[in-house]
Amino acid sequence: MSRFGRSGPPPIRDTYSLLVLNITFRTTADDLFPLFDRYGEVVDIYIPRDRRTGDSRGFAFVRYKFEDEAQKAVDRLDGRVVDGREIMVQFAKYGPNAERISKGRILETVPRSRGRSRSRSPRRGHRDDYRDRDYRKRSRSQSRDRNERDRYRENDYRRRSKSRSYSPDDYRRRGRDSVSPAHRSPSHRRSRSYSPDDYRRRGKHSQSPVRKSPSMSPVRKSPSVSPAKRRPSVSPVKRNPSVSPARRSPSHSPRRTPPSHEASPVKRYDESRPSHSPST
DNA sequence: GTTGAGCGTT
Repeated sequence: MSRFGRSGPPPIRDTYSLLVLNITFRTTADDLFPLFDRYGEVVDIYIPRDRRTGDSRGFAFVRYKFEDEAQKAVDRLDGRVVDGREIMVQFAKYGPNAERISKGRILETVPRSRGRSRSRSPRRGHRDDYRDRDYRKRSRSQSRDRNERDRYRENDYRRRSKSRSYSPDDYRRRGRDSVSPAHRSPSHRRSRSYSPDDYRRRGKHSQSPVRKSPSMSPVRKSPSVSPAKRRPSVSPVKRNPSVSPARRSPSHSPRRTPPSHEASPVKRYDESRPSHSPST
């Protein structure tokens, strides 16, 4: 639901949707708006979210009012590093230009370059490689399997339910008063859709939320342990063959498949006698 | 606190 005033979402047939991919999961429409608005008139920004977690799926839809502006945004913002991630901006297959869009590119826009439209952008060459593959056929997320979410369900998951407890006006009040971009909480996600008007009414002076989370600095990593401190996996006193690993964890070894003749200490037997007699 | 291909709405 696009809270575009009270008129609802703008007609897609009159807007040009851009698909923004590879954005961070924490990137919101507020971060994308000042980026896309500078290249044209952004009508609406929509970021699909997970219906369970409510988090961004990693891509967004930016609608422009004009095609040339959208095209310019694609050429300018495509490949741009946002929040540390290189985003991919391309025309969405959904919309008025869907019939002219092929893998995010307009076919009729380059009639003279139609024969060589393949290599018009040198900076997006390596990406087209894996995109032409069948990666798109597989599931969106392999890590988050549908079976796993059954155990999570909405039981002890994030209290996303209370997201609907607050009124949009209530968020808006404290949104421009004491809200901080660093305090981004799931509950602060006001709506699934975004309207540029909301961004303007909150004041564009807040367009400097460069520092979202101080602890999210990529250079915050520091070695806490030394490799020299690592001790051997087993103690020297436990190396006794009498204490087999099977004793410690009888059922911990999934691939425990004794052939029934290999468990014997035949090793010393091999050392006891020469592997092969050089003498006649 | 996490993940990373992919086309959208209470």
